[in-house]
Amino acid sequence: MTKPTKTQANRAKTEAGILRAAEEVFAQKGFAGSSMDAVAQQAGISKQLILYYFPGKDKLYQAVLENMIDLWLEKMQFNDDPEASPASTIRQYIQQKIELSRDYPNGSKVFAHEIINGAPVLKTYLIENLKPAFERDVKIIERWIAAGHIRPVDPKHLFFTIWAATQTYADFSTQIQLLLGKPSLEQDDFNEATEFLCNFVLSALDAQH
Amino acid sequence: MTKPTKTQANRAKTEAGILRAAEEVFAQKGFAGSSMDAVAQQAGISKQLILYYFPGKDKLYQAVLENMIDLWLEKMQFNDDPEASPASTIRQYIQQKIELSRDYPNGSKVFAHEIINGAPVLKTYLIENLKPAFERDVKIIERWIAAGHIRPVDPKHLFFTIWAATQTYADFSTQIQLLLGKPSLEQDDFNEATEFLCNFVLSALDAQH
DNA sequence: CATGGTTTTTACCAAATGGTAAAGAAAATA
DNA sequence: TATTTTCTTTACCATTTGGTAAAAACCATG
Repeated sequence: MTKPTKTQANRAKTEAGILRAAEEVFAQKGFAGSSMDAVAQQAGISKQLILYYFPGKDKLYQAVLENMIDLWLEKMQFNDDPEASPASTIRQYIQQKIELSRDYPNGSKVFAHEIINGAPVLKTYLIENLKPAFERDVKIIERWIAAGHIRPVDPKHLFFTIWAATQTYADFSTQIQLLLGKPSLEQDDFNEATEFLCNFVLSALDAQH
Repeated sequence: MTKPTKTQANRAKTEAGILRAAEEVFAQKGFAGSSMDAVAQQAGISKQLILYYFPGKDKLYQAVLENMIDLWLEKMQFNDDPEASPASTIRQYIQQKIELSRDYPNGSKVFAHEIINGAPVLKTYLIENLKPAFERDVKIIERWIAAGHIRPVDPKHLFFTIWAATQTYADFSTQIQLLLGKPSLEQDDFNEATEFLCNFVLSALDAQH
């Protein structure tokens, strides 16, 4: 090995800390509204150290996005099990999407900012990666409909609705907390959300069986 | 009258122009990410003129919020017609919410930014105005359920889902456009969305009749 | 411990930011 | 027309911003 292990580990830890801090800050204010100093303060280090690891605010932002985008887009796609029934496929899908909102709320908010902003960084990536998967999954649903397994609905809008409904527990958690009168969303709330959404969607599709 | 009409009218027009420009800019970048210069450029006037009409960035932002919040919160509540059936009440509700996304996408995005950011400005207002209305509407749905008019679901999460699903056509329009392969969302798209969502929700609630 | 590389801090800097002050233009009133 | 009030622009200014340069501290190895 050319480089000492201890140093490498430290480097990785610092980088991870910066990325976590950056995600937190970008989640709240978006790219334009976040300052390198704010990220530095959140990470407990100096701004210049961030620039040592990530040569520029753009690069830091891209690193944050890259750090989450694969996991993110993966969870926006059906699990590829042709044996599974529509009901269990959708149920698992919703469940995983809610888990994502629960476990990575900051990632969700960074993504939301990026999209609201017109996806200046992710646009190409979304066209090349999300769109084909989306079209594939739309076809799967169309096949279910053709086979009479679920009620006929517009598959595209079905996805838009499921995405919106699941991500709202991350992006709009403030509003939900306010209305539920809770200082934060707990496991119970996510369980309730999952149960509601699964039953709701499966009822709408008449796919419980 | 102490002030001349012509001047008043001009003043109102300038103010409205500033508010429209500010809404556009805040919609894209949020409060922290927007500069007074950007708003000025969007409005085609000088930054100092904005400061003449709105003495500070905070005040401008608050004015933008105040300009939309009443209409906004109104559309988040059921129309108060005790005669109407659950089906028609919900159908009208969804339709109006989609119309709001279509007609005021910038307002929707400003609202989204504010909530993602933790509702620093609107928090009190939401607690005092949205929350009571929310709880009232939750009770209405509970009554429908008790009367056997709709399937039993958690009314709170039902609202969260409907809000998310309708607002996504404003906030996440970029993503939807990308996936639909369209440069912008047209009337047809909103019609499709409305039809899908009405049928979807009413099917889930078994409330078509 | 001395050397060479890596990591972190300290000093800066030019541009952008929110905001003030004052001057100039336009309009209303006397 | 003269004067007062309202509107708009032009000059500035202190602070914050993203970023560079270089010095200092740290660390593994000869």
